[in-house]
Amino acid sequence: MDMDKLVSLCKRRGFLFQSSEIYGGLNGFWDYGPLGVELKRNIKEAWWQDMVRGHDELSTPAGAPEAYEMTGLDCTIIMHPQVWKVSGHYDLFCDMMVDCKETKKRYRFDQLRGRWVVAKGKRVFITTLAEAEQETEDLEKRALKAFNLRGKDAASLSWEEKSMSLDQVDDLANVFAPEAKEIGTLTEPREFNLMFKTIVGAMGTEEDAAFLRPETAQGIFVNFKNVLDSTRVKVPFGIAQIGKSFRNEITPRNFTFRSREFEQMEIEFFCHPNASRKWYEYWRDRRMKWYTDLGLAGERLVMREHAADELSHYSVGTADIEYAFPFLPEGEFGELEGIAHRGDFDLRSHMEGKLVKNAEGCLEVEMIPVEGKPDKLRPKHRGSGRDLTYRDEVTNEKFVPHVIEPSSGADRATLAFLCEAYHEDQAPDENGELQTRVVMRFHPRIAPIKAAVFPLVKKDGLPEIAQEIYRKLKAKFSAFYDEKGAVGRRYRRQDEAGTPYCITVDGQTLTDGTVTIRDRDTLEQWRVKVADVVEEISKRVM
RNA sequence: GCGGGUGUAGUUCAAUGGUAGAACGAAAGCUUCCCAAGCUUUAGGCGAGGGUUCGAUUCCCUUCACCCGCUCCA
Repeated sequence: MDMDKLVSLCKRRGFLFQSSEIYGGLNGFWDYGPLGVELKRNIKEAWWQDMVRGHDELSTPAGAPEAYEMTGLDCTIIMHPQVWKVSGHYDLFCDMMVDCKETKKRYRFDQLRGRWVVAKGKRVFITTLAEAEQETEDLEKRALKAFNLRGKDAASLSWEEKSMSLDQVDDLANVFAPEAKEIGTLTEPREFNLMFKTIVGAMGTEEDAAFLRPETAQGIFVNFKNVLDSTRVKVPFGIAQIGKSFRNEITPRNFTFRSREFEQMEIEFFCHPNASRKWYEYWRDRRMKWYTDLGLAGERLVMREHAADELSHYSVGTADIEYAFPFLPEGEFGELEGIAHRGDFDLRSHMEGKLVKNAEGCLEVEMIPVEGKPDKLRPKHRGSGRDLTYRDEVTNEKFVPHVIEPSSGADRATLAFLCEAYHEDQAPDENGELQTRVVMRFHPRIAPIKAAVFPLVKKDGLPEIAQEIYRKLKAKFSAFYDEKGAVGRRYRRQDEAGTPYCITVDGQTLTDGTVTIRDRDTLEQWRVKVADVVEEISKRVM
């Protein structure tokens, strides 16, 4: 499928527009038009219905270890800044970076390591990307390169002290970048704000800085105790939330795939540590099935389990549900949803403070020296100090629940459904000649318009009958009325909008009270009584 | 962020240093008993800013956006 065709159809028919288009657009921001908002809303509502509202907590779903409860939440986009410091986003999202003017590479200012060396009367800071074991070897190799020396001249290199990170170096003009051929090619360190910063309070100063959330998940964790105290839910249970998140993507690209303002559909599922692996597997399979049930059924949808070395530091398992978007190279997939086993990382963080992995591979609170007293340590980012442990009222066991996080992108799902739906096929025109037809084959549940109603011709009282049917349909779901032009043209317009059914009032309606229903995909038509139309359509689109 | 490319009507595309055209689409009307091209009429455009010039959509600069590659990706 040609992505350009889909993009222009989205614009032409009102699925997606560029944000602020009349001012030239804004990179990484997209608006949903009249059809797009219906599509996206249907996707979000299907998710909420299937995950939360329609969930049966009295019986054990297929594949689940036991019955469980589901509940919802809607929290603010701006939260206490400490939330992001403790979660790790603050440190990770506010990096200082340096660029190499020669190689166009970019490096984390605090992660690039190197060592001062003197040779030929010049003092240069040699940097390396090598792992710790190869660091000494690579530094020597790079130093020889910097001074244009041969291997046998290694003895003329006079190394200082030991290696250090680049952020302890004041003079970048004498730094030899990792892959450069010349000295002093690095720019001054620049801050990259991957979180959107804002000010709370009219007199806002830097102390009033706050952030737009980069994920909805943290709002669930910080409300964990509130939900427990207010709802009588018992572990295992899940809290679901749909909402906007914001990330200052370095390179927004590929239509809405990587947007700076986007919407997430997230579940944080809390369970006993002993059962967490089974729950992880349940949610992984359950979420995959959700997409296939809604029509992402082809080979373009895949589940990919992360390899051990790919996992976040706190995770014991992560799977991505990925889609082969047409704008990606052949064989590549883009992430729609990540299902992560997060252990007790999040709840523990909000109790104790920002966690990091220690030498033994265990999570512990990150400590830094107290200012003025270098031998005294304090937590880098302090937690809430609240007790977020859970007590099982039957066994009386106290534990920090483990978390399974199915985190889905609503805009990415919408884009995948759009890509999957786009089809061109051949349909006969009135002369019986085959013409190319563009049809959006949405699953009826997510189709923006469920049914369109036409009088075959605009006379003989047909419009009046059609309008009456239209009103009855509209009372239950989105429907569309059209009496203009040739009926074939009206069918084709609905095909492009992805409307699954078209109802046509014709001459026969006047004599036997039946109308035709036309199927978008098969073009087949059958007759039903006017009185049965609403039920006939309802059972097919719900 | 870097390099290359592209910006003309809702869409797809022309042309031009001197009044910007087409097709499809849209709207109104006629026609029409089932799958877009039967007729009539109408509306609508040079991404933005600056410069050169008597005059710029065209040449130059800046900027914004999109596409491709690199970079990045919680």
